[in-house]
Amino acid sequence: MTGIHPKPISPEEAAEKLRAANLRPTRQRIAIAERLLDGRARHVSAEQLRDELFDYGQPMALATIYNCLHQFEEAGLVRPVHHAGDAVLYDTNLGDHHHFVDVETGELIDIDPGEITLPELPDLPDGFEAETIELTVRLRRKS
Amino acid sequence: MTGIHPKPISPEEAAEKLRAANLRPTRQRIAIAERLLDGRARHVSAEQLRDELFDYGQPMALATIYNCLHQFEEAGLVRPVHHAGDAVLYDTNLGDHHHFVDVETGELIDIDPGEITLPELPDLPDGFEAETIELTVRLRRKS
DNA sequence: TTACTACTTTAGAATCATTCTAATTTTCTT
DNA sequence: AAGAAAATTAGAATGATTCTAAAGTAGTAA
Repeated sequence: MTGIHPKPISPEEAAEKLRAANLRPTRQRIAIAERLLDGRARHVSAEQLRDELFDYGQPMALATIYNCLHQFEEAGLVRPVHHAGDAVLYDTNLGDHHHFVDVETGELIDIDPGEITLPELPDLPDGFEAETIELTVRLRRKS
Repeated sequence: MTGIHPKPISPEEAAEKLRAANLRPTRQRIAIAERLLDGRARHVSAEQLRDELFDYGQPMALATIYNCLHQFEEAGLVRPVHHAGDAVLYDTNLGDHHHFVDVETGELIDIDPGEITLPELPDLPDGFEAETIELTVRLRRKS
């Protein structure tokens, strides 16, 4: 059972998740949590999230969104992916998985974990520990 | 023989390589080629290269460096790596290989190709073809 | 509640990598 | 040597992200 569990989330649930992560359930963080922590696997940039929140009737400063995304990241609620276009995308799928990247658009597509077997970790340089392993397959639309 | 072949390169050789790649051997491109196409495996950012060229007595505009790096990239002389810090690094090692990234500094370290076996390509989404596969192991210095 | 303190949010300025623009210079071809 | 096409350049522009410092809000203790 490594799949995705779509499940809408209420403001109360969102607040609960935030408290569990030691984050004060502010209005802004709740709104973000409602959208990002509902179990759907998504990849959003700060700006995309801002637009989404705006449409949802919860406009907030971009700086706040960056702040929250960083806090969510530190709390392990969300994971940054740096491999796409210019903007960092935040991945709500915390399970072991990897990405296709459309080099044209920067869009990410999850690689089904069953589709790929990760190689063994190579010997690390002395004094380092591995934090994450990311496999990225860059794709180009066939002409 | 997949290793690295350090071999200093003269301006004439650099010009030759440029012509072979269908790039006019201008003073600036020659200076860059001398430094990047000598067979050493390196990872440089545009700014690092600018400083290096400056120190070498060949100062040039940052815009020129970006232009040249893009042309070198299109000509397949150099390969961009987007996984590190903020800046794109240009990799002079064109062979199949992967990277450790020091998450603190953004520095890249090549993973010895013998150290790792790439998994099979997963099934690609329809209408796409794979351009590159990158495996990145993010490292953190042990405390 | 009330008052307090610490934490948050915010607008806007600042930063940093990169790209663009338009003018000048250089290279290649005749 | 002359002209056309390509390259270089300074500096402005862009876009993502971070910073700043002021104003608002949440948790807490009385």
